[in-house]
Amino acid sequence: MVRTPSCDKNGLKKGTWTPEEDKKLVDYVTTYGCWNWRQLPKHAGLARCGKSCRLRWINYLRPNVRRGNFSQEEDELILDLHQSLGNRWSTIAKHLPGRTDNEIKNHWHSSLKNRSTNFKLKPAVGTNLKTGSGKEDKSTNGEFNIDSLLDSATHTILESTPILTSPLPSSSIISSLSHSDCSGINFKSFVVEDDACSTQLIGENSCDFWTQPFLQDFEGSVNCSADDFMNPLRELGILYPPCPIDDEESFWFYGLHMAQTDELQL
DNA sequence: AAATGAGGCAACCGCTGTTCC
DNA sequence: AGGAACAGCGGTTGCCTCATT
Repeated sequence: MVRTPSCDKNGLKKGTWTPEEDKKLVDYVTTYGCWNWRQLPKHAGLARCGKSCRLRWINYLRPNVRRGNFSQEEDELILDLHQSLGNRWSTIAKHLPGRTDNEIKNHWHSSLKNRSTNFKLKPAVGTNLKTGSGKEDKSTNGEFNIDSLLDSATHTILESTPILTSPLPSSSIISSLSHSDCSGINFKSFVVEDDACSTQLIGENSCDFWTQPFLQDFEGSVNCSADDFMNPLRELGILYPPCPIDDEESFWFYGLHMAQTDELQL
């Protein structure tokens, strides 16, 4: 589980992340975003490679990461998706909100692989994922229809829990942030805009699913303020990092990134 | 109580895809 | 067009925990 800390030939630290390192990374990403993973550790005061920071953020520190045991529903969905997609863990992960590809991959190898040999796709499940009925969802030629399954699978998870999402950031922002691994957090909104976290119930907009598990942490209150997110972090002493920009080149890239973010929000 | 082996999982490695110049 | 830089992905490793002997 935990690797012995060591340094590589460039003096960059490897192995287990310490709480201090976690705090630095969370500090930085929540405030400035991940505008460049390679530059990030330098500005965040971390002796890590960008890759390591990215992985740590995605798999562990990102606010919407769901931890804990996999439900039966999730297991069946993973088995379903793996049967059709193979080892495309990131694609599978997209249909399990809050779960990371790494976590699913580990879970597969540790728990599900043995089950998969006996797993028969539709007959084993016994019900149509989307409708919950016993009807089989067949394509016209009787073969498996991946689009149908993905659609159904997404509905299965999304319909199983009340879904909260934020009107801000927009789907385009989410898309942009997801693409750069800032999934689930609009750092500017959380830092600057008090009403950025107000939520609403939505239907089937899977574009927003990265935000859902995170916001579900606030379930019970349909509306939440940025403080709902900020206060726990403040208690940990997070969110007040020093200004990261100390050289002209990085300042330019950072400025460009922020300008692009502004453009997306307009 | 100590030794051992299996399972679980965080993290690393290296390859591939994408974007930019 | 092609090379460099970067991000993303999947395979693999290595250490810890816990059950078993």
